[in-house]
Amino acid sequence: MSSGTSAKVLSLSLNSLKVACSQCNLRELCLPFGLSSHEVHRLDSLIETRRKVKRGQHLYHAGDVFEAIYAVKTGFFKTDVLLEDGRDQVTGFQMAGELLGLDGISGDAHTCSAVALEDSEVCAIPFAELENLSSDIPTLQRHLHRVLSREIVKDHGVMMLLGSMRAEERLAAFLLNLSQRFLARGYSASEFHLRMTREEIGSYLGLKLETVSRTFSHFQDSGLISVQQKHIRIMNTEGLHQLIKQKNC
Amino acid sequence: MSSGTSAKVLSLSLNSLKVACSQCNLRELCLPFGLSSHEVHRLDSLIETRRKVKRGQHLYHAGDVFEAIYAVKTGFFKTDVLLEDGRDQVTGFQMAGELLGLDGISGDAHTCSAVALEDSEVCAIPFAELENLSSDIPTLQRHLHRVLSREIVKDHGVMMLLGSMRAEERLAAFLLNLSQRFLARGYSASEFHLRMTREEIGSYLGLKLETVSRTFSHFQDSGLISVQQKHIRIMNTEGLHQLIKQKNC
DNA sequence: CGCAGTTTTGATTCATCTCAATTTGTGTGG
DNA sequence: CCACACAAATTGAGATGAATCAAAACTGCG
Repeated sequence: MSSGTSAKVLSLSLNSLKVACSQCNLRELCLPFGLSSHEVHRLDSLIETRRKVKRGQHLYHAGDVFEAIYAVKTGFFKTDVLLEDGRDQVTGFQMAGELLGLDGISGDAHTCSAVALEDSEVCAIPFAELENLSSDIPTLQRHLHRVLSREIVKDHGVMMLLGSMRAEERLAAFLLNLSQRFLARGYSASEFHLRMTREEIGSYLGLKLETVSRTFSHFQDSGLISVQQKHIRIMNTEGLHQLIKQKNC
Repeated sequence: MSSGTSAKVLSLSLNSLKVACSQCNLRELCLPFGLSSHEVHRLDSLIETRRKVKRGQHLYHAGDVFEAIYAVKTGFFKTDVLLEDGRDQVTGFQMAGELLGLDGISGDAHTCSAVALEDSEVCAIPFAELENLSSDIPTLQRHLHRVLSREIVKDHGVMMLLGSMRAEERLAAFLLNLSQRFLARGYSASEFHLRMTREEIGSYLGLKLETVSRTFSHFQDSGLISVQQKHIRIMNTEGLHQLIKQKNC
């Protein structure tokens, strides 16, 4: 009995070093979604490294050799692309259970940079091995394709937002999107902490930081939200929704 | 000899009805890229239908059940998403050798609509069967992943454009992009016919049609291009490039 | 406690949108 | 084959939302 227990402790501690999708509370959000327990264990064996990334540090830079995609285990990231002339733009924010680096698959290098906005941990998933495994496990293959496609759909949503919405609509859509993602992770949908600066929000939404700040103040005056620096409380979700839905004049 | 010839004629005519990637002059641009001739023949067997789509007709609508992706064989398409409030936005233009419908993989339905901007032909590729085949053919699997990822990278480019470029820069980038894609297909890079209206260009670029028209006129006055309705001639490619590269003041 | 980075707020400017009129092109039917 | 009607494109004048420039207030970190 006691030897059994110590063996279990040992195996648990090894697992926690090695990472284990099968033990991960994000498995319903992340790559293992829909896999049988046997299949998840095969996925486990792929993932050799869990990597800690301190706030402000890069997980990878644009131009780095692409070898793996990353699943956010804890923390919060942004990805951004850099133009030749120095302009850069945030292309997305990633939280627990979301994947990073999918853009790198198309070539041999990452096309954007990933930066941790708070101390974070990721699981590195070597992509060549993931491809091999997904040939064997149809469910995994199917899921990988869905994940890639979902990224495309998400980007279309952002294009929509950037191309045809006004500042207020963009910010409302942004807040509602964050809210939903927090909810899906078991956090409050109505009260949360922004990990990014006004400038990063603006970059993502195609607005200047002053416009973001002004729009927040405006929302607060209208009683839609309450803002205190990075702390956001949504007071009227429906109101935010209506802001977006209402016909552009 | 004569019976051999007639057999060949028969097989060719069947192939042209059935479509054949192995015979297609787009195979270097399209899905068969990188496959051995044996593998291309296996891909052939997947593709049962070639479908003609008249100008103005839909290939599929947002909400249609997703069963296949489509490769453009000839012609020109646009894809667009529709918002609840009636606003819609063009998410892309597709020409020969490019794939349509990748956004549908994420769910069971297409998330955007595809419309032919001129009389066109597509090859329908049943996606479930493509997945099966790609489990068997690593090169095909790899290529499919690259295609999906390339779509993500392309969308990031559009997000960049919508989020941080001015009207002139957007239109210059658009023209240079079209120019390159025509060149890759053996057409002139400097002279081509726009298949889409100013309104569709504007929708794609997040601009109003009047702004597109004005910017075209402006480019013409600067000697960068010559415009006559839908006919475009690029006079100064480098000038267009510099327009984009120059720092946003 | 002080300093640097972040955020807020105000005044002004500018790019793009909006509204409107005109021209040009295209397709259809007599 | 031409004329008519409709769609698309051009151009102008004025309105407006967001950017820019600038200054002050707040926050959190060392």
